Amino acid sequence: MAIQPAIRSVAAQNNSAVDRVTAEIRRAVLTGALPPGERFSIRDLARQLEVSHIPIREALRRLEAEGLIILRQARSAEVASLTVADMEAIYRLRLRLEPELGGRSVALLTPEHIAELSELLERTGSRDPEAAWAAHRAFHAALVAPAANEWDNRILGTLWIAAERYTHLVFDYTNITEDERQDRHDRHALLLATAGTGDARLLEAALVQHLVSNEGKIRAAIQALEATRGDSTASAGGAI
Amino acid sequence: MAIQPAIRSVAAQNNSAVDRVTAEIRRAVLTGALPPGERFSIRDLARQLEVSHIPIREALRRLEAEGLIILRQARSAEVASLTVADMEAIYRLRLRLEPELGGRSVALLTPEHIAELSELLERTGSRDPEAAWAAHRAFHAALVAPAANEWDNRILGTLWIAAERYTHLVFDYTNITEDERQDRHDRHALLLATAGTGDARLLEAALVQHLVSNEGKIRAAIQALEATRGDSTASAGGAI
DNA sequence: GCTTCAGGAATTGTATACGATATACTATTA
DNA sequence: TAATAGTATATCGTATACAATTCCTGAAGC
Repeated sequence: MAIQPAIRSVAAQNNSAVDRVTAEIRRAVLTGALPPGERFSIRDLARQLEVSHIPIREALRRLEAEGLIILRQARSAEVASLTVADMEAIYRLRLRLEPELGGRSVALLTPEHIAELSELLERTGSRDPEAAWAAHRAFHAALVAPAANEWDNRILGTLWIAAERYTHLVFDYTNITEDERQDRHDRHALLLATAGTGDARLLEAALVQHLVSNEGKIRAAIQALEATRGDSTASAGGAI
Repeated sequence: MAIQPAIRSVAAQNNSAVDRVTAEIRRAVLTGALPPGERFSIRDLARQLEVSHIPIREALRRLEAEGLIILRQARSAEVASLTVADMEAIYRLRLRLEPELGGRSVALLTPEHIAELSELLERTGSRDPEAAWAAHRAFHAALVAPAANEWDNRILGTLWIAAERYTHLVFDYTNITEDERQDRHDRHALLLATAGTGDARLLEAALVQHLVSNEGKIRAAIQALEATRGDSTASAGGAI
């Protein structure tokens, strides 16, 4: 399983190797380049990313805290599996936090915020899948940013990353029809428009609907996946 | 600033050095042996804990993800400061998640759960401060455990740790009057009794009140601290 | 044919060593 | 006297090297 270094990584370069490889491995897990349940050698990964295994280990500790990687004593590192139960847990938490926070943000939104949201929305349609995903992440973050504090960002950030693994199952920017692209754009444009009304309750409701709808799509996709490959592999705790 | 190895660490021994030093450093931060805002040398810490700096760095990456430690490129590691804003953010999130989860747990509580909660409640009064704190943590965890999934535990666990730094400001098991000890016991006994009624709404309300009350006590304690030491040091972002 | 056990190969976990970077102090100049 | 530049020191970040544990393969026994 080779992880090809992303071109984007040049832009996202922080100074330290730990930061770079953290971003690199996280991206690999999100896109599925490192598939769910996969076990991999830390040394191999170090060779591929052209660093020693020390920064890799540090990066994996962070990703372990994010729930993406499982590390056990003297065993190969493991990519956390995807399960329906896991997905439901993540969305339940997002539903509990994100709409309420979005609602509180509405009153604090400045024209600058709206402008930024518009720009991010457009960049969501970028040719470069990586840029499109980044814009999508930033859009949701910007929607709650005015009311969000450091802890909100820490907790929701973790949930967004965890959720994105599942979103990748149902939405593939590299292989997408124009209708799908348009639908996705419209759904987010609706959130932006709702935010612009200044009605907190309205955005709350819109975010709830957005999340519930996404969760439903993901559940359907997972069940379809399980059906196509039979019950044999799915038996292990519902992992896909 | 010397961190004295806890006797307890023998009991909490996991195999790996990373696990051991993670627990050790976390304990030092929670108790204030490593004070808020303190900058410390990773190498010094390594010498004190009698390991190399490699497992220390990995442990710090985890604690960084928990919001306890701040790591910046080529700088000394730093203990995250305590601020009123930070505390409020943590309690807001707990209030958003914990009562609702507790409410859902009520219907799932078995007699075994109740028995465990009773035992933990008693152990909260242990002579050993470390054991008392562990029991307190376990009590709150057990109160929501029946309905909690892995992600709930991950998120709430982080918030509990973060909150405990503030709780230590207002409650010191090593230096406590009998009245304070009794009051604390009663307040948790009330939660247990409420859970026993089987009324979800009642426990929700009790948990809300518990958290709001604690937050108020902590806020008062912080303001008292700031008052005693004057405004000079408190000016830096409200850090204490 | 299936399970159990043993030995070797591979992988992980930690320590030591070295190079890179930020901070602090001192000397110099305006 | 205050500000600034330069140097010196301390600390971090990464690579290499070695010990401990796990995993896999193969053979023997039931």
